[in-house]
Amino acid sequence: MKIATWNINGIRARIDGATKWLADQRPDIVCMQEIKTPDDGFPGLAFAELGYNVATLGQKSFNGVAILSKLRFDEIERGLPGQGDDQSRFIAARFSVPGGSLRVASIYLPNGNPVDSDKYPYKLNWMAQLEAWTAAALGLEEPLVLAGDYNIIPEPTDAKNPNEWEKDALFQPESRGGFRRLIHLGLTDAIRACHDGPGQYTFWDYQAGSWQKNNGIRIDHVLLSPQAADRLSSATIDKRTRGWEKPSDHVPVIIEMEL
DNA sequence: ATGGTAGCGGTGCTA
Repeated sequence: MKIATWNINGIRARIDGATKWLADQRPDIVCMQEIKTPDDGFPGLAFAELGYNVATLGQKSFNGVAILSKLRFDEIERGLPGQGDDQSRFIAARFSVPGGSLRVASIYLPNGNPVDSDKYPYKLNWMAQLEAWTAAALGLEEPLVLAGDYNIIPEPTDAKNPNEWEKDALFQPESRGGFRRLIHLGLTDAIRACHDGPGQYTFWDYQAGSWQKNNGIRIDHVLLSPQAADRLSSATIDKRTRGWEKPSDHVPVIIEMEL
């Protein structure tokens, strides 16, 4: 079972790269973020031709999340409980797998910048709601995969130049503390588990030659329940896509599980 | 210290 997450930064601008990548990697399930379109603008046909079922929680211009799956959707949950529906940032699905259920959530956690605006408390509140949802989901004691753009740099080793991020919402103590609270519920950070060390970046800004200088950060994460972590066989960051024509500023993170 | 790029949508916001 191959599960991926990719902040696509506008699916309509990225459809060629996205279909090329899917045909190459053939993941079973893909979590997407920042599709930046309402549901009816999502290019479902292009993905259906590649054998994928599609569930979206879209939004005009901003945000928007989706799950693509070769497996049939048994259940779809749109929106994070306790949040309004003005920002589309959470969609979760349940699938039938041998021996029971698999749950997968596609998460687009708020950016939170600037820190002195109301966007920052919105981010922290959103994280608290995600923590509550996750605690309840973990109670089911099933394989659970929380994948997406968390907009959090967990540790200094997750940035090429951590000092550049000191005043940024992505690296504030409260943001990082919220991420640790999530982990301490019993989740495993798949990339950390498979590649402990610096340089595992998933995002390079479009500006100031960040990609050319490898000035990246790790903010796209795949977190696993114990039942999912026990089956984890690999976790990889597919950096190749950042060098493609018209790239997203994020690259895919892919895990493989023995399911 | 500033400005550097990209998507959406048709201007300025978000990142």
